[in-house]
Amino acid sequence: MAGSVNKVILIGNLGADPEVRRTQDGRPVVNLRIATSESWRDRNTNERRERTEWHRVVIFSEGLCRIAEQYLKKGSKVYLEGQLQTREWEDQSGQKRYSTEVVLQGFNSTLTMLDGRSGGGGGDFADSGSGGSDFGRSSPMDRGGGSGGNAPSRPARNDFDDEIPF
Amino acid sequence: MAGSVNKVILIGNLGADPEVRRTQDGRPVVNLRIATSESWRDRNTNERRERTEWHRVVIFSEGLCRIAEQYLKKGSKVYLEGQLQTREWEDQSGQKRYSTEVVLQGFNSTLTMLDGRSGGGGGDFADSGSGGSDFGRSSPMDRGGGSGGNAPSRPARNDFDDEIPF
Amino acid sequence: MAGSVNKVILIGNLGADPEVRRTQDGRPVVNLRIATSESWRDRNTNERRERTEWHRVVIFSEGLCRIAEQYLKKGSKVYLEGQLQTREWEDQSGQKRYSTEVVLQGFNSTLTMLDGRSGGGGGDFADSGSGGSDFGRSSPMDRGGGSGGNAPSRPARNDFDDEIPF
Amino acid sequence: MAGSVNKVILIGNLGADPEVRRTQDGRPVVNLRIATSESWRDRNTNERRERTEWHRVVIFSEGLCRIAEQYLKKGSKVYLEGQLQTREWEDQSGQKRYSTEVVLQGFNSTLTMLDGRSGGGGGDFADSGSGGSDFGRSSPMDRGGGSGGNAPSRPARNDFDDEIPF
DNA sequence: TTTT
DNA sequence: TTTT
Repeated sequence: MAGSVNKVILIGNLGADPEVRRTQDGRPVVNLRIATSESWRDRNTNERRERTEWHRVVIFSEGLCRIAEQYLKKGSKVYLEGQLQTREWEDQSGQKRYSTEVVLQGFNSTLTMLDGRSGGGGGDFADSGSGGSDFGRSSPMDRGGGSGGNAPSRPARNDFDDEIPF
Repeated sequence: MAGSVNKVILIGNLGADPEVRRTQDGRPVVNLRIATSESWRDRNTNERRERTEWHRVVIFSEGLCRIAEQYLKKGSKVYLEGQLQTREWEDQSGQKRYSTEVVLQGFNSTLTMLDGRSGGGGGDFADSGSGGSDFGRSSPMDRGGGSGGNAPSRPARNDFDDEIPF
Repeated sequence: MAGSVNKVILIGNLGADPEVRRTQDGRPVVNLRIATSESWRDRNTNERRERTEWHRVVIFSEGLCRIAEQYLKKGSKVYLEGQLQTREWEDQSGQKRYSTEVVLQGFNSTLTMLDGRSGGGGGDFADSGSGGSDFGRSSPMDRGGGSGGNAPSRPARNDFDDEIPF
Repeated sequence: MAGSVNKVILIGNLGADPEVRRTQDGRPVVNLRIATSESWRDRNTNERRERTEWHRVVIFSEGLCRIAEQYLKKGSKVYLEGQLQTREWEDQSGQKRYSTEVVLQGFNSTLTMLDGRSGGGGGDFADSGSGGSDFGRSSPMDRGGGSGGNAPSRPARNDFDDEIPF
């Protein structure tokens, strides 16, 4: 369908350490459980109330899997963008069941750590996809030259800085 | 949890006319089925492939219910913002089941028609919430004076146009 | 124009304490300077590079102004949703100049603190708009009954939990 | 800065045909002028009011440039995701000026046509980046195998359909 | 300068 | 079940 958008944006905390699996051909898949929560004051009772929502997140993007494995753990706060997908599966009794997940895969998926607990390298993953193996994060300066590795020097955006804006 | 975000953005088409119900105390609830779809060319076979995803959307916001009822029908294209919620329910055999829905309720929910097929009044719903009954759409100039109906004239943003920006 | 969307989502840090002003009729206006930053490894030189972008944020929503005043300071990390607006103004020599700002005003604007440095009450502002004076944050359970203060008890979403999903 | 997000989402109409230029080394750059508009009823006068906002959009992503060139024209309605960038330039009198633009470049940028007036091939651009030259749109099934052209057959997401969800 |  |  022309002109479709399917986007989920979450900021929340991991309810457990990331769960890492591998496909038969060796690619990683990471599952996360993320909690988002809202609180408000009830208009009638004036009590404070809170509601927590749990989300199933599945990461197929290799670069983002790497981030998840290396930096995230139970309690980590993350920002992510993915898309909604509902999967059909069969329970033990052979009945059809459905599971809706937030899938991070391909372009337009993002995963960013929002707290500093990684200990590790910093928490800025802008080049996590270096080596060209992942679209989830590429150089912000990349303009799609795409020659893939041995690209000639490419002038940055500032090329245009000497022009009067259109 | 401080600092949570739970947001879904969809652009898609209604697979059926909106389904309108009422709560016991008379408030409207509208259910939508929305299809989003992606297509791409398979890298190996070079065939064109397509994947359609179906979303359950539930509208509690009164103003947005009104829009849905009045303007949307099977095939309509919409833009919406809501949040993910997973509901527990019991099937006939008493087993627990889960249904994940995109809920439009309260602030930060939006519903906008993107095609002109409404026949109706236009498709611009910016004041659909007028009368103050809905937060999903209020005046874009509203700055929260909130005196609710008989507000004194409020100067627009241009108040500040005579100042040098900070 | 039917079907327009104008939305900005930022996660970044304040470059300075919030700047609070008042309009002639006493409403607050808060200006923020927010930095977002990306880093990546240059494909040619293999050096780490970083680019910081500075954003002008203007808050008209009263509830969100209150949050900014009470909890934010230089260095705070925030999540916000607003919209782009370009303002015309005149410099000292009478020339027209333009300033593009991210405006938080009315429905569909949000401001959430992402770090705990507030010392203060927590950083969850879901009811900051309580008293009904702000649309930026209302009860997540609000369905627009809108009777504004003395609302009768309203059943929560769970009304529908006993139904089989549509 | 770890954990930054800089995202703009617009749905609006082109005020003029796309303006196409080329960099010195031959890469395309497309400029768009996009109008977004809100309308609402004034609470005091009860008059209908409208405010239009004009946005400067600059596309560096090659695949998205191609889409803009081929399918968009004055009046076209588009959905886009990009990021805010403010550029410094000098006017004729040598004074510093600033221009804030919505930049579509690299990962996490999107451009989708929302009306059917293209006449052309359809308006679904999911594979516009095929050939691997653009990150703006890649296969939704892409999981970053990234072998770039002669990839072996890669099992789709359904690999996991035979598993009970985690 | 778009659109409704 | 939509749309292109």
